[in-house]
Amino acid sequence: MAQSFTEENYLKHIYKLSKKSDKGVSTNALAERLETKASSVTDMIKKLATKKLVDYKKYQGVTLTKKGQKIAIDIIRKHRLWEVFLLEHLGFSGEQVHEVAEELEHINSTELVERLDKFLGYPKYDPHGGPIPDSEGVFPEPKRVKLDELEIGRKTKVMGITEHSDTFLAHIKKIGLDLGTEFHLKERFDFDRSVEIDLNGKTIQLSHDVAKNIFVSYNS
Amino acid sequence: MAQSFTEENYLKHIYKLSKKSDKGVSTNALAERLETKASSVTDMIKKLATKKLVDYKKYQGVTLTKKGQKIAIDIIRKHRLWEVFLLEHLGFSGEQVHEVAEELEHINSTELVERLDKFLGYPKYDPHGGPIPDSEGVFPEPKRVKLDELEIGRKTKVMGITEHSDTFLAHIKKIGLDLGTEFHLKERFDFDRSVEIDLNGKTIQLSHDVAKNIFVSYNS
DNA sequence: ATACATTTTTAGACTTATCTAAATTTCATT
DNA sequence: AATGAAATTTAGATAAGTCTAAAAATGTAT
Repeated sequence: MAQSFTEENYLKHIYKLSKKSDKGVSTNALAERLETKASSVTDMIKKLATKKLVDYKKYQGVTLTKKGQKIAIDIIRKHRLWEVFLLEHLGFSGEQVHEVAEELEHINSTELVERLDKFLGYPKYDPHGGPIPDSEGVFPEPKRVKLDELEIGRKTKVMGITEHSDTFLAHIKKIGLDLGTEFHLKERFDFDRSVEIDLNGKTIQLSHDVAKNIFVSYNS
Repeated sequence: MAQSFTEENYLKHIYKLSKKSDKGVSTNALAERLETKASSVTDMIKKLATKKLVDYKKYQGVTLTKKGQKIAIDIIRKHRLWEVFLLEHLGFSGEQVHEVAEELEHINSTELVERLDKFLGYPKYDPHGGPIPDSEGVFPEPKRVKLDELEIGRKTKVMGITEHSDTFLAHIKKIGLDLGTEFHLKERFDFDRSVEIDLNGKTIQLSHDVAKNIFVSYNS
Protein backbone atom coordinates (compact mmCIF):
# COMPACT_ATOMS: atom_id res chain seq x y z
CA MET A 1 0.00 0.00 0.00
CA ALA A 2 1.62 3.20 -1.17
CA GLN A 3 1.59 6.43 0.82
CA SER A 4 1.13 9.89 -0.53
CA PHE A 5 3.75 12.57 -0.09
CA THR A 6 1.49 14.14 2.54
CA GLU A 7 0.90 10.96 4.48
CA GLU A 8 4.63 10.33 4.56
CA ASN A 9 5.23 13.76 6.01
CA TYR A 10 2.71 13.18 8.73
CA LEU A 11 4.33 9.87 9.62
CA LYS A 12 7.80 11.38 9.67
CA HIS A 13 6.78 14.20 11.97
CA ILE A 14 4.78 11.96 14.26
CA TYR A 15 7.91 9.87 14.58
CA LYS A 16 10.13 12.83 15.37
CA LEU A 17 7.72 14.36 17.85
CA SER A 18 7.13 11.06 19.58
CA LYS A 19 10.85 10.91 20.42
CA LYS A 20 10.38 13.97 22.62
CA SER A 21 8.14 12.26 25.13
CA ASP A 22 6.49 8.96 25.90
CA LYS A 23 2.96 10.16 25.35
CA GLY A 24 1.08 10.23 22.10
CA VAL A 25 1.79 13.17 19.84
CA SER A 26 -0.74 15.96 20.24
CA THR A 27 -2.83 17.31 17.42
CA ASN A 28 -1.64 20.85 18.01
CA ALA A 29 2.02 19.93 18.10
CA LEU A 30 1.64 18.19 14.76
CA ALA A 31 -0.31 21.08 13.31
CA GLU A 32 2.42 23.49 14.25
CA ARG A 33 5.16 21.25 12.88
CA LEU A 34 3.36 20.70 9.61
CA GLU A 35 2.26 24.31 9.32
CA THR A 36 -1.37 23.37 9.01
CA LYS A 37 -4.51 23.51 11.14
CA ALA A 38 -5.44 21.21 13.97
CA SER A 39 -8.62 20.20 12.19
CA SER A 40 -6.65 19.08 9.15
CA VAL A 41 -4.44 17.03 11.40
CA THR A 42 -7.42 15.30 12.95
CA ASP A 43 -8.68 14.38 9.49
CA MET A 44 -5.38 12.96 8.39
CA ILE A 45 -4.84 11.05 11.60
CA LYS A 46 -8.17 9.33 11.13
CA LYS A 47 -7.15 8.36 7.67
CA LEU A 48 -3.82 7.00 8.83
CA ALA A 49 -5.61 5.10 11.57
CA THR A 50 -7.85 3.31 9.07
CA LYS A 51 -4.69 2.34 7.22
CA LYS A 52 -3.26 0.93 10.46
CA LEU A 53 -0.29 3.24 10.35
CA VAL A 54 -1.10 4.96 13.63
CA ASP A 55 -2.96 4.17 16.82
CA TYR A 56 -5.44 6.84 17.66
CA LYS A 57 -7.98 7.47 20.35
CA LYS A 58 -9.91 10.70 20.34
CA TYR A 59 -8.35 13.48 22.39
CA GLN A 60 -5.47 11.15 23.32
CA GLY A 61 -2.94 11.94 20.62
CA VAL A 62 -1.35 9.54 18.13
CA THR A 63 1.40 7.00 18.15
CA LEU A 64 2.84 5.07 15.24
CA THR A 65 2.12 1.41 14.72
CA LYS A 66 5.01 -0.90 13.75
CA LYS A 67 4.02 -0.41 10.14
CA GLY A 68 3.87 3.35 10.44
CA GLN A 69 7.18 3.44 12.25
CA LYS A 70 8.91 1.46 9.56
CA ILE A 71 7.74 3.93 6.95
CA ALA A 72 8.82 6.90 9.04
CA ILE A 73 12.27 5.45 9.61
CA ASP A 74 12.57 4.71 5.94
CA ILE A 75 11.92 8.34 5.12
CA ILE A 76 14.54 9.44 7.64
CA ARG A 77 16.96 6.99 6.05
CA LYS A 78 16.33 8.47 2.64
CA HIS A 79 16.52 12.02 3.89
CA ARG A 80 19.88 11.49 5.53
CA LEU A 81 21.38 9.56 2.64
CA TRP A 82 20.40 12.36 0.28
CA GLU A 83 21.92 14.88 2.67
CA VAL A 84 25.20 13.03 2.55
CA PHE A 85 25.05 13.10 -1.22
CA LEU A 86 24.16 16.76 -1.46
CA LEU A 87 26.81 17.88 0.99
CA GLU A 88 29.67 15.57 0.18
CA HIS A 89 29.24 15.11 -3.54
CA LEU A 90 27.37 18.12 -4.84
CA GLY A 91 29.04 20.60 -2.52
CA PHE A 92 25.86 21.99 -1.05
CA SER A 93 26.18 23.97 2.11
CA GLY A 94 23.99 24.34 5.15
CA GLU A 95 20.49 25.59 4.71
CA GLN A 96 19.59 24.62 1.14
CA VAL A 97 20.35 21.00 1.80
CA HIS A 98 17.47 20.39 4.09
CA GLU A 99 14.88 21.82 1.78
CA VAL A 100 16.01 19.75 -1.17
CA ALA A 101 16.33 16.59 0.91
CA GLU A 102 12.75 17.14 2.07
CA GLU A 103 11.71 16.58 -1.51
CA LEU A 104 14.11 13.81 -2.37
CA GLU A 105 13.13 11.76 0.68
CA HIS A 106 9.77 11.05 -0.92
CA ILE A 107 11.13 9.45 -4.06
CA ASN A 108 10.05 5.86 -3.70
CA SER A 109 12.42 3.35 -5.19
CA THR A 110 14.10 0.70 -3.09
CA GLU A 111 16.57 0.19 -5.90
CA LEU A 112 17.52 3.85 -5.86
CA VAL A 113 18.02 4.01 -2.12
CA GLU A 114 20.13 0.88 -1.95
CA ARG A 115 22.31 1.99 -4.83
CA LEU A 116 22.69 5.45 -3.37
CA ASP A 117 23.67 3.92 -0.03
CA LYS A 118 26.33 1.85 -1.76
CA PHE A 119 27.56 4.82 -3.80
CA LEU A 120 27.99 6.83 -0.62
CA GLY A 121 29.90 4.00 1.04
CA TYR A 122 27.18 2.91 3.47
CA PRO A 123 27.51 5.95 5.75
CA LYS A 124 26.26 5.50 9.30
CA TYR A 125 25.81 9.18 10.07
CA ASP A 126 24.84 12.21 8.07
CA PRO A 127 26.98 15.37 8.13
CA HIS A 128 24.96 16.78 11.03
CA GLY A 129 25.64 13.66 13.05
CA GLY A 130 22.24 12.16 12.48
CA PRO A 131 22.37 8.36 12.54
CA ILE A 132 21.27 6.66 9.32
CA PRO A 133 19.13 3.56 9.82
CA ASP A 134 19.84 0.55 7.60
CA SER A 135 17.31 -0.85 5.16
CA GLU A 136 15.78 -2.90 7.98
CA GLY A 137 15.17 0.26 9.96
CA VAL A 138 17.92 -0.40 12.49
CA PHE A 139 19.90 2.62 13.67
CA PRO A 140 23.68 2.38 14.20
CA GLU A 141 24.98 2.28 17.76
CA PRO A 142 25.18 5.83 19.03
CA LYS A 143 28.80 6.35 19.99
CA ARG A 144 28.45 10.03 19.53
CA VAL A 145 27.48 12.87 21.79
CA LYS A 146 27.48 16.60 21.72
CA LEU A 147 30.72 18.13 22.92
CA ASP A 148 29.03 19.56 26.02
CA GLU A 149 28.29 16.02 27.21
CA LEU A 150 31.58 14.35 26.35
CA GLU A 151 33.62 12.67 29.06
CA ILE A 152 36.75 14.56 30.12
CA GLY A 153 39.97 13.25 28.63
CA ARG A 154 38.39 11.70 25.58
CA LYS A 155 40.14 11.74 22.26
CA THR A 156 37.45 12.60 19.76
CA LYS A 157 36.53 13.81 16.33
CA VAL A 158 34.18 16.41 14.91
CA MET A 159 31.29 14.59 13.24
CA GLY A 160 28.86 17.39 12.64
CA ILE A 161 27.25 20.55 13.86
CA THR A 162 23.71 21.38 14.85
CA GLU A 163 23.85 25.08 14.15
CA HIS A 164 24.29 26.43 10.65
CA SER A 165 24.26 30.19 10.98
CA ASP A 166 26.99 32.00 9.10
CA THR A 167 28.42 33.41 12.28
CA PHE A 168 28.70 30.00 13.86
CA LEU A 169 30.22 28.48 10.77
CA ALA A 170 32.72 31.32 10.56
CA HIS A 171 33.53 30.85 14.23
CA ILE A 172 34.30 27.16 14.11
CA LYS A 173 36.10 27.60 10.83
CA LYS A 174 38.37 30.14 12.46
CA ILE A 175 39.01 27.86 15.41
CA GLY A 176 39.76 25.07 13.00
CA LEU A 177 37.07 22.63 14.02
CA ASP A 178 36.22 21.38 10.55
CA LEU A 179 34.41 18.15 9.95
CA GLY A 180 36.71 15.26 10.80
CA THR A 181 39.09 17.30 12.92
CA GLU A 182 40.46 15.34 15.87
CA PHE A 183 41.16 16.78 19.29
CA HIS A 184 40.87 15.89 22.91
CA LEU A 185 38.78 17.29 25.72
CA LYS A 186 40.96 18.57 28.56
CA GLU A 187 38.58 20.19 30.96
CA ARG A 188 35.06 21.45 31.58
CA PHE A 189 34.39 24.43 33.85
CA ASP A 190 31.27 24.01 35.87
CA PHE A 191 30.45 27.68 36.40
CA ASP A 192 29.66 28.34 32.74
CA ARG A 193 30.04 24.86 31.26
CA SER A 194 32.71 26.14 28.88
CA VAL A 195 35.32 23.58 27.83
CA GLU A 196 39.01 23.48 27.08
CA ILE A 197 40.27 21.31 24.26
CA ASP A 198 43.62 20.40 22.82
CA LEU A 199 43.75 20.69 19.05
CA ASN A 200 47.10 19.69 17.59
CA GLY A 201 48.88 20.96 20.68
CA LYS A 202 46.97 24.24 20.84
CA THR A 203 44.77 24.79 23.89
CA ILE A 204 41.43 26.34 22.98
CA GLN A 205 38.51 27.53 25.09
CA LEU A 206 35.00 26.95 23.83
CA SER A 207 31.85 28.41 25.38
CA HIS A 208 28.95 26.15 26.18
CA ASP A 209 27.04 27.72 23.30
CA VAL A 210 29.70 26.46 20.94
CA ALA A 211 30.19 23.09 22.62
CA LYS A 212 26.53 22.20 22.63
CA ASN A 213 26.34 22.59 18.88
CA ILE A 214 29.20 20.31 18.00
CA PHE A 215 28.68 16.61 17.53
CA VAL A 216 31.68 14.48 18.30
CA SER A 217 32.31 10.76 18.12
CA TYR A 218 34.72 8.50 19.92
CA ASN A 219 35.89 4.90 19.69
CA SER A 220 34.78 2.15 22.05
CA MET B 1 4.40 30.63 -10.50
CA ALA B 2 5.03 27.05 -9.51
CA GLN B 3 3.64 24.06 -11.37
CA SER B 4 2.30 20.91 -9.88
CA PHE B 5 3.75 17.52 -10.67
CA THR B 6 0.71 16.87 -12.85
CA GLU B 7 0.91 20.11 -14.77
CA GLU B 8 4.57 19.47 -15.46
CA ASN B 9 3.77 16.07 -16.88
CA TYR B 10 1.19 17.52 -19.20
CA LEU B 11 3.65 20.14 -20.43
CA LYS B 12 6.37 17.56 -20.98
CA HIS B 13 4.14 15.29 -23.01
CA ILE B 14 2.66 18.12 -25.03
CA TYR B 15 6.21 19.06 -25.89
CA LYS B 16 7.16 15.56 -26.94
CA LEU B 17 4.02 14.97 -28.96
CA SER B 18 4.30 18.34 -30.69
CA LYS B 19 7.66 17.25 -32.11
CA LYS B 20 5.87 14.57 -34.10
CA SER B 21 3.96 16.97 -36.32
CA ASP B 22 3.39 20.64 -36.91
CA LYS B 23 -0.21 20.67 -35.78
CA GLY B 24 -1.47 21.16 -32.28
CA VAL B 25 -1.43 18.11 -30.03
CA SER B 26 -4.77 16.32 -29.96
CA THR B 27 -6.71 15.68 -26.80
CA ASN B 28 -6.90 11.97 -27.45
CA ALA B 29 -3.19 11.63 -28.12
CA LEU B 30 -2.43 13.31 -24.83
CA ALA B 31 -4.98 11.22 -22.99
CA GLU B 32 -3.39 8.04 -24.29
CA ARG B 33 0.12 9.20 -23.43
CA LEU B 34 -0.86 10.25 -19.94
CA GLU B 35 -3.05 7.21 -19.36
CA THR B 36 -6.04 9.28 -18.50
CA LYS B 37 -9.36 10.26 -20.11
CA ALA B 38 -9.90 12.82 -22.82
CA SER B 39 -12.23 14.79 -20.59
CA SER B 40 -9.55 15.12 -17.95
CA VAL B 41 -7.15 16.36 -20.59
CA THR B 42 -9.59 19.02 -21.71
CA ASP B 43 -9.93 20.21 -18.14
CA MET B 44 -6.20 20.44 -17.61
CA ILE B 45 -5.58 22.12 -20.93
CA LYS B 46 -8.01 24.85 -20.01
CA LYS B 47 -6.21 25.33 -16.75
CA LEU B 48 -2.83 25.51 -18.47
CA ALA B 49 -4.29 27.97 -20.97
CA THR B 50 -5.39 30.33 -18.22
CA LYS B 51 -1.85 30.16 -16.89
CA LYS B 52 -0.56 31.09 -20.35
CA LEU B 53 1.45 27.92 -20.62
CA VAL B 54 -0.37 26.65 -23.69
CA ASP B 55 -2.34 28.09 -26.60
CA TYR B 56 -5.67 26.43 -26.97
CA LYS B 57 -8.64 26.76 -29.24
CA LYS B 58 -11.53 24.37 -28.81
CA TYR B 59 -11.33 21.28 -31.02
CA GLN B 60 -8.02 22.50 -32.46
CA GLY B 61 -5.50 20.86 -30.15
CA VAL B 62 -2.85 22.53 -27.97
CA THR B 63 0.56 24.02 -28.51
CA LEU B 64 2.99 25.28 -25.90
CA THR B 65 3.64 28.96 -25.38
CA LYS B 66 7.23 30.14 -24.92
CA LYS B 67 6.69 29.93 -21.19
CA GLY B 68 5.27 26.42 -21.36
CA GLN B 69 8.03 25.28 -23.64
CA LYS B 70 10.71 26.55 -21.30
CA ILE B 71 9.20 24.53 -18.47
CA ALA B 72 8.91 21.41 -20.62
CA ILE B 73 12.52 21.67 -21.75
CA ASP B 74 13.61 22.18 -18.19
CA ILE B 75 11.94 18.95 -17.18
CA ILE B 76 13.65 17.12 -20.02
CA ARG B 77 16.95 18.61 -18.88
CA LYS B 78 16.39 17.32 -15.37
CA HIS B 79 15.22 13.92 -16.56
CA ARG B 80 18.30 13.38 -18.69
CA LEU B 81 20.74 14.66 -16.11
CA TRP B 82 19.30 12.27 -13.57
CA GLU B 83 19.53 9.45 -16.10
CA VAL B 84 23.22 10.15 -16.51
CA PHE B 85 23.62 10.04 -12.75
CA LEU B 86 21.64 6.85 -12.30
CA LEU B 87 23.39 5.01 -15.09
CA GLU B 88 26.94 6.25 -14.77
CA HIS B 89 27.24 6.71 -11.04
CA LEU B 90 24.73 4.44 -9.39
CA GLY B 91 25.13 1.59 -11.86
CA PHE B 92 21.49 1.35 -12.81
CA SER B 93 20.69 -0.55 -15.93
CA GLY B 94 18.10 -0.04 -18.62
CA GLU B 95 14.49 -0.20 -17.65
CA GLN B 96 14.44 0.93 -14.02
CA VAL B 97 16.21 4.14 -14.84
CA HIS B 98 13.38 5.71 -16.70
CA GLU B 99 10.84 5.13 -13.97
CA VAL B 100 13.02 6.67 -11.28
CA ALA B 101 14.02 9.59 -13.48
CA GLU B 102 10.33 10.26 -14.06
CA GLU B 103 10.07 11.03 -10.39
CA LEU B 104 13.34 12.86 -9.97
CA GLU B 105 12.65 15.19 -12.88
CA HIS B 106 9.97 16.91 -10.81
CA ILE B 107 12.25 17.91 -7.95
CA ASN B 108 12.34 21.66 -8.23
CA SER B 109 15.59 23.23 -7.16
CA THR B 110 17.70 25.24 -9.56
CA GLU B 111 20.60 24.86 -7.18
CA LEU B 112 20.29 21.08 -7.27
CA VAL B 113 20.13 20.87 -11.04
CA GLU B 114 23.09 23.15 -11.60
CA ARG B 115 25.20 21.32 -9.05
CA LEU B 116 24.22 17.96 -10.46
CA ASP B 117 25.11 19.18 -13.94
CA LYS B 118 28.54 20.24 -12.69
CA PHE B 119 29.03 16.98 -10.78
CA LEU B 120 28.30 15.03 -13.95
CA GLY B 121 30.76 17.14 -15.93
CA TYR B 122 28.20 19.10 -17.95
CA PRO B 123 27.19 16.20 -20.19
CA LYS B 124 25.64 17.14 -23.52
CA TYR B 125 23.89 13.84 -24.12
CA ASP B 126 22.30 11.22 -21.92
CA PRO B 127 23.32 7.55 -22.17
CA HIS B 128 20.61 6.92 -24.77
CA GLY B 129 21.97 9.73 -26.95
CA GLY B 130 19.27 12.18 -25.94
CA PRO B 131 20.56 15.75 -26.10
CA ILE B 132 20.56 17.63 -22.80
CA PRO B 133 19.49 21.27 -23.05
CA ASP B 134 21.45 23.82 -21.02
CA SER B 135 19.90 25.88 -18.25
CA GLU B 136 18.72 28.41 -20.84
CA GLY B 137 16.82 25.68 -22.64
CA VAL B 138 19.21 25.50 -25.58
CA PHE B 139 19.91 22.04 -27.01
CA PRO B 140 23.44 21.12 -28.09
CA GLU B 141 24.16 21.22 -31.80
CA PRO B 142 23.67 17.79 -33.33
CA LYS B 143 26.75 16.41 -35.06
CA ARG B 144 26.71 16.20 -38.84
CA VAL B 145 28.47 13.77 -41.15
CA LYS B 146 27.85 12.30 -44.54
CA LEU B 147 25.95 9.03 -44.52
CA ASP B 148 28.95 7.15 -45.90
CA GLU B 149 30.89 8.04 -42.73
CA LEU B 150 28.19 7.40 -40.16
CA GLU B 151 28.78 4.83 -37.45
CA ILE B 152 26.80 1.60 -37.80
CA GLY B 153 23.71 1.40 -35.64
CA ARG B 154 23.17 5.15 -35.36
CA LYS B 155 19.72 6.65 -35.29
CA THR B 156 19.93 9.67 -37.54
CA LYS B 157 18.14 12.30 -39.55
CA VAL B 158 18.46 13.66 -43.08
CA MET B 159 19.86 17.19 -42.89
CA GLY B 160 20.72 17.92 -46.49
CA ILE B 161 22.21 16.74 -49.77
CA THR B 162 25.35 17.70 -51.65
CA GLU B 163 24.17 16.73 -55.12
CA HIS B 164 21.36 18.55 -56.82
CA SER B 165 20.84 16.90 -60.16
CA ASP B 166 17.26 16.09 -61.13
CA THR B 167 18.01 12.40 -61.26
CA PHE B 168 19.44 12.39 -57.74
CA LEU B 169 16.56 14.41 -56.38
CA ALA B 170 14.07 12.07 -58.03
CA HIS B 171 15.94 9.09 -56.63
CA ILE B 172 15.93 10.15 -53.00
CA LYS B 173 12.39 11.38 -53.33
CA LYS B 174 11.30 7.95 -54.46
CA ILE B 175 13.14 6.26 -51.61
CA GLY B 176 11.51 8.66 -49.20
CA LEU B 177 14.61 10.34 -47.80
CA ASP B 178 13.18 13.82 -47.58
CA LEU B 179 14.74 16.49 -45.40
CA GLY B 180 14.11 15.69 -41.75
CA THR B 181 13.39 12.00 -42.30
CA GLU B 182 14.66 9.82 -39.49
CA PHE B 183 16.12 6.36 -39.98
CA HIS B 184 18.86 4.17 -38.67
CA LEU B 185 21.96 2.74 -40.24
CA LYS B 186 21.95 -1.04 -40.09
CA GLU B 187 24.98 -2.09 -42.06
CA ARG B 188 27.75 -1.04 -44.42
CA PHE B 189 29.18 -3.47 -47.00
CA ASP B 190 32.90 -3.07 -47.51
CA PHE B 191 33.15 -4.37 -51.04
CA ASP B 192 31.21 -1.50 -52.55
CA ARG B 193 30.62 0.74 -49.50
CA SER B 194 26.87 0.48 -50.01
CA VAL B 195 24.72 0.78 -46.90
CA GLU B 196 21.53 -0.73 -45.55
CA ILE B 197 19.15 1.47 -43.60
CA ASP B 198 15.92 0.99 -41.72
CA LEU B 199 13.33 3.62 -42.57
CA ASN B 200 10.11 3.20 -40.62
CA GLY B 201 10.55 -0.56 -40.58
CA LYS B 202 11.46 -0.84 -44.26
CA THR B 203 14.94 -2.08 -45.09
CA ILE B 204 16.51 -0.12 -47.91
CA GLN B 205 19.83 -0.49 -49.75
CA LEU B 206 21.74 2.63 -50.78
CA SER B 207 24.81 2.69 -53.00
CA HIS B 208 27.90 4.58 -51.93
CA ASP B 209 27.17 7.15 -54.60
CA VAL B 210 23.92 7.93 -52.86
CA ALA B 211 25.25 7.70 -49.32
CA LYS B 212 28.16 10.06 -49.88
CA ASN B 213 25.78 12.79 -50.99
CA ILE B 214 23.50 12.75 -47.99
CA PHE B 215 24.21 14.82 -44.92
CA VAL B 216 22.84 13.37 -41.69
CA SER B 217 22.93 14.50 -38.08
CA TYR B 218 22.97 12.57 -34.87
CA ASN B 219 23.13 13.19 -31.18
CA SER B 220 25.95 12.27 -28.76
C1' DA C 1 -24.14 17.06 -49.31
C1' DT C 2 -25.88 13.94 -46.09
C1' DA C 3 -25.27 10.55 -42.72
C1' DC C 4 -22.43 8.00 -39.68
C1' DA C 5 -18.29 7.55 -36.90
C1' DT C 6 -14.87 9.66 -34.29
C1' DT C 7 -13.12 13.24 -31.49
C1' DT C 8 -13.73 16.67 -28.22
C1' DT C 9 -16.19 19.19 -24.83
C1' DT C 10 -19.57 19.84 -21.14
C1' DA C 11 -22.04 18.74 -16.99
C1' DG C 12 -22.13 16.77 -12.80
C1' DA C 13 -20.00 13.78 -9.37
C1' DC C 14 -16.06 11.84 -6.56
C1' DT C 15 -11.53 11.91 -3.84
C1' DT C 16 -7.77 14.07 -1.34
C1' DA C 17 -6.20 17.42 1.53
C1' DT C 18 -7.21 21.52 3.13
C1' DC C 19 -9.85 25.39 5.60
C1' DT C 20 -13.22 28.14 8.96
C1' DA C 21 -16.40 28.20 12.46
C1' DA C 22 -18.85 25.95 15.84
C1' DA C 23 -19.27 22.22 19.18
C1' DT C 24 -17.16 19.20 22.38
C1' DT C 25 -13.75 17.38 25.53
C1' DT C 26 -9.94 17.82 28.55
C1' DC C 27 -6.98 20.45 31.59
C1' DA C 28 -5.73 23.67 35.19
C1' DT C 29 -7.03 26.47 38.95
C1' DT C 30 -9.40 27.69 42.40
C1' DA D 1 -16.06 19.84 42.24
C1' DA D 2 -16.88 23.86 39.35
C1' DT D 3 -15.44 26.82 35.83
C1' DG D 4 -12.97 29.11 32.36
C1' DA D 5 -9.22 28.31 29.08
C1' DA D 6 -7.05 25.45 25.91
C1' DA D 7 -7.05 21.60 22.95
C1' DT D 8 -9.50 18.75 19.92
C1' DT D 9 -13.10 17.24 17.01
C1' DT D 10 -17.08 17.86 13.94
C1' DA D 11 -19.59 19.94 10.20
C1' DG D 12 -19.69 22.00 6.08
C1' DA D 13 -16.99 24.28 2.26
C1' DT D 14 -13.22 24.71 -1.16
C1' DA D 15 -9.70 23.51 -4.86
C1' DA D 16 -7.20 20.12 -7.70
C1' DG D 17 -7.48 16.42 -10.54
C1' DT D 18 -10.03 12.81 -12.01
C1' DC D 19 -14.16 10.13 -13.76
C1' DT D 20 -18.74 8.77 -16.44
C1' DA D 21 -22.27 9.85 -19.44
C1' DA D 22 -24.25 12.84 -22.57
C1' DA D 23 -23.95 16.65 -25.91
C1' DA D 24 -21.57 19.06 -29.56
C1' DA D 25 -18.23 19.52 -33.19
C1' DT D 26 -15.47 17.58 -36.70
C1' DG D 27 -14.09 14.26 -40.20
C1' DT D 28 -15.16 10.76 -43.72
C1' DA D 29 -17.43 8.10 -47.13
C1' DT D 30 -20.62 7.51 -50.31
